[in-house]
Amino acid sequence: MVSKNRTVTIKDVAEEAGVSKSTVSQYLNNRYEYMGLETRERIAEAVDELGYQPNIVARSLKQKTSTTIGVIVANISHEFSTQIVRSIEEYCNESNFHIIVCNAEDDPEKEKKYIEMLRAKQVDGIIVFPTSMNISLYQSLNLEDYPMVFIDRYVPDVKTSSIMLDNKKASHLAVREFVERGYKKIGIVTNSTENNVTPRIERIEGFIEAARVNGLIVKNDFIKGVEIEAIQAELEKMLFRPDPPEALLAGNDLTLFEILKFVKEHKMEIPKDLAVIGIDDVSFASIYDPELTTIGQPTSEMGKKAAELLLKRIKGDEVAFQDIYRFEPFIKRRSSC
Amino acid sequence: MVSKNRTVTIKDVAEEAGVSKSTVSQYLNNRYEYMGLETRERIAEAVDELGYQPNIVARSLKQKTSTTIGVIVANISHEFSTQIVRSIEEYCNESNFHIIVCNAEDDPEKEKKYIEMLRAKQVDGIIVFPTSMNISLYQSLNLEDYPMVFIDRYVPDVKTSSIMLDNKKASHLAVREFVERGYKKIGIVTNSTENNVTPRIERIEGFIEAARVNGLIVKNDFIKGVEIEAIQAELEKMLFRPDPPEALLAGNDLTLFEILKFVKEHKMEIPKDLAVIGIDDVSFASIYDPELTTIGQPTSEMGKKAAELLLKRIKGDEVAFQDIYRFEPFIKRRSSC
DNA sequence: TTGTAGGCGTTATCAG
DNA sequence: CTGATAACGCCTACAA
Repeated sequence: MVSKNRTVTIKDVAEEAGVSKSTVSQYLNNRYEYMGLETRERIAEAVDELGYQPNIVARSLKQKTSTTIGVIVANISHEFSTQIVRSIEEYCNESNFHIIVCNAEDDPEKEKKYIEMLRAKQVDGIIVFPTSMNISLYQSLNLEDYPMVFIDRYVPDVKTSSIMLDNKKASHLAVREFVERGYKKIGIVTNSTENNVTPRIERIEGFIEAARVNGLIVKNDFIKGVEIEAIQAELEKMLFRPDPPEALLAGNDLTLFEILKFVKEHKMEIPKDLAVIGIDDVSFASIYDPELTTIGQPTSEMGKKAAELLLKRIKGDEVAFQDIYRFEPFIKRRSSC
Repeated sequence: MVSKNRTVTIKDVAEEAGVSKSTVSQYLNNRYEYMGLETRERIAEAVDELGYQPNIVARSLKQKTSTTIGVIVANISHEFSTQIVRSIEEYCNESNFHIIVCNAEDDPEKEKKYIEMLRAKQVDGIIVFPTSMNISLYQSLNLEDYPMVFIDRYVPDVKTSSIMLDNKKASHLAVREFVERGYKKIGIVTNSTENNVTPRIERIEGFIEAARVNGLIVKNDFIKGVEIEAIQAELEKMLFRPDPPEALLAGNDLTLFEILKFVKEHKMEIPKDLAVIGIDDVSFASIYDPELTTIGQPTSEMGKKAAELLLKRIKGDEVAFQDIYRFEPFIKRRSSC
């Protein structure tokens, strides 16, 4: 294989093989139905003689498809996000699609810029953890019938398939567990609910609902949705007041982390001084002391489903449109509650 | 802004503004030096009248550059990998580059396939956690002068800039810490060293060296490089023999995980029954009980450096070629040793 | 069964 | 200051 320095194109192959460009193109796209065996061989030879590699950019331009999708993650620092991305990548790889990953950092401006950039790069579709703030942008994408799937979060006024955890159920599972273990004074801590990020809201709603169903009254002070940076202070208020909660549900990995940090710093003991359940089955749950009871999300199924829906839509397979795909959370009973 | 369904091209803008395509192109590329103010305004109007978005694929084809780089991760399940990727993404974003992330799963075939695919997509360069098994492929890329940077691992016969941790130093730090705390019987556990993955080998070498320097004799049985799946069995052998090691260095996050699991299952106490230090400053180190002493890598600097080197090279800025860039590990003294 | 010609959307060159 | 015109590498009618 003589590697010429210049990029070798279809034209070179054609010349080398003594056929025309189109014949080579046919060959490359496996349309050898009407092709002479001999030509076929000559082309094959020329191809690896020259070390020819197709230029996908040129192909994309012509075919208006890039076999690439974009994934815009709201906040990559959640373990959940990387698990989802991994799962999407895995599925795409099987279909020979590539993914471009972008981290919007919960910033609608950044999200918008990324969406525009990805479209400019002609990606065939996008999977978004939506910030919920770019509603008209999402809508205009829909108008154009641009393939898009939401994941983790749901945007009310936008008709786009959304892959979601059954967040209320997640809270229900946790609350029921608390109740079964005899805890009556329970609370929940999540990230800020300000930008109405669906999971947080639904988890809180589910929590309140479940408490009611189980005959518990939850003090408002025991329900906190605040910035990560403010959690320590909130915990201090909540746990050091008279009659504090006995059990706390962490809305996600990051809040769980903050709770554990607090507990540790204040030399409290889990579950004696405070019972804890975390939503998201964090990696260290089973080796933590005590082992952490968690509510897990089926991340791999969720990512796969998102990718599957998107690719099908891209390929034009009619899939029944469904507003929301809810996935079942599962409880991992360990010893923190 | 009337959104036509058809994709709007430079040609449409030109017609709308009553100028030629080339003029529009000039405008779009900020070359208005010689452009009449009035034309400029007309074009600007036309652009958002039509909601024009440039087609980067077409531009790529013409300019032979895609403002995209590929990142091939050897194994995405190490926290380290995702941190590096995040850091690369961050740097690239500032330069308006995008990244395509691929997970080779330590499989040379997959790595090869990805490299070819990325090249076909005309990415401007790649950052690779090399499997070390595709030497001739790496070499041929070098021959073509294709921009590439290695990270985490080093491939002896390939002249490519590599971003590395000073792995020996990492082991030295750990061993010295053990020694200072009075441990004499120490061991190390890493993943399999079979495919001569540099960090693992260097960490073991550094460990042995450091032991010697500190006047310790390390039993061969206390040095293990095995598959993750086999670690539990090895630990059993190592720790339940007469005269077992008092302290263990975990070669990375995954092995640390295995050690902690073992310790937990066998109700051992850290550091009383076994002192532990882990290379990689795992996320839960500070909330674990006991807090975990770790040797951290400056992942964010490392990722940034890799991206910086690659982008500079892509942009044609001459950067002094350097074989290996070594980064300093740091110790986080906590309570597991 | 193979070849010719034209076009995908941009940019670059060079006149005008 | 602006506009033809020709590429970039590939694909696809349609013609031969």
